[in-house]
Amino acid sequence: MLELAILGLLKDRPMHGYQLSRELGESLGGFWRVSYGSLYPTLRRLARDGAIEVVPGDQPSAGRRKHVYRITEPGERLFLELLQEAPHDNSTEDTRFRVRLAFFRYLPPETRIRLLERRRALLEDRLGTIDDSLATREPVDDYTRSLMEHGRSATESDLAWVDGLLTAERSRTKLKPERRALRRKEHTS
Amino acid sequence: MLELAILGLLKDRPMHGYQLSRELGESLGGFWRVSYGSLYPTLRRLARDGAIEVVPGDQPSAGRRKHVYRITEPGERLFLELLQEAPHDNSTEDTRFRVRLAFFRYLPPETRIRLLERRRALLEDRLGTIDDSLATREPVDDYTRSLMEHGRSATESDLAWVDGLLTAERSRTKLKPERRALRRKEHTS
DNA sequence: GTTAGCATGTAAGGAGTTACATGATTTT
DNA sequence: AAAATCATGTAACTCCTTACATGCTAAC
Repeated sequence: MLELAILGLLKDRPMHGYQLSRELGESLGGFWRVSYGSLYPTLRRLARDGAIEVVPGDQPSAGRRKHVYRITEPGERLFLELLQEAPHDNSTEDTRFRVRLAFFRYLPPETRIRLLERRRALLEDRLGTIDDSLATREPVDDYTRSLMEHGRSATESDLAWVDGLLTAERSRTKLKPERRALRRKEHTS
Repeated sequence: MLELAILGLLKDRPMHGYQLSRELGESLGGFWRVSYGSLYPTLRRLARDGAIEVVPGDQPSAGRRKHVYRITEPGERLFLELLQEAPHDNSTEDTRFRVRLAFFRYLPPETRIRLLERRRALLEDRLGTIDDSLATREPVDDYTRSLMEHGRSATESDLAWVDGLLTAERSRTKLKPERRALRRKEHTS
């Protein structure tokens, strides 16, 4: 997941590790914060494997040891692979989906729809599990019940959100498949 | 986190591994599902350390190798320690809080309030991070913006929920501290 | 010139995962 | 008697964390 996030951010512009760490925290809205103990080793590994490289001639002063990285061609391919990767464990999938969505602009519409539908199925499944629990196991205590009910409404809200994204995506691809570059930007400020 | 969940479930009644796995999935409403590859080794470790023990004489047929575990006295103490443990990483803290809340009934009201307030602070902090991101970084794409806005409203909903739990907790402790056992049950069905 | 923040890194370890392997019991 | 599900377990691995350590640069 970290590799995906690094490559995605570097696709936008070259950065060094410390910058990446801050961007990660901001762009995900505080839902995921990486430690330097995993960030720097991952950067080195990506550089060793040729997915990223140090931008040459970026040293303003002599003794400064700041490594500005940029993504390479093989890195771009790796990025697209990671972005479409099938879901792993259920526990980190929520964060994983957020990271993916943050880079949705780099995917073709069909792939976006496929990923959104996969997410939708997961949420539907979760909703079913919650409803089963609420229906069958009657003598739960107040805290567990509150937990389930809140989990249910949160999941429903997620589902409605994903449905909105799906609808927007489908109307865009169906109506104007030939002039997708012209899609409007709604924010004016 | 898995140790906490196992001990908490066994506090209710003795169970074997397979049952624990199912209860875990249900009681958390599909938000967390453990693999057997982590469940069984953890059970053995807890048994080795004396926090749980195999219930004697639970073998219905001869060759059945089903291990029913129950919690021990040291296990009860470990459970309470784990339940109050300070938060670790930000990434798993959401699930962690859900697990804690599922066992809130075993905590005294003051501790419950302390944990709820800690959770509240985390959510407030997250909300601030999101608002900062929305305010400063203007040229975000539509997906990232939608991600942030949905994240914001989800966090606000979480916050309102926690506030509700806090209010209920406080009114219960303040008004009737001497007859807490009599608190009403609101569900009729 | 010292404090605060920027910037990079390593070592050890935690907490889970997947993939595999096995056998008992129940259902069809 | 075959298939599904119950039930337990191991080995190798992934991905991330904490704690520590270092040095540069800007601000007061």
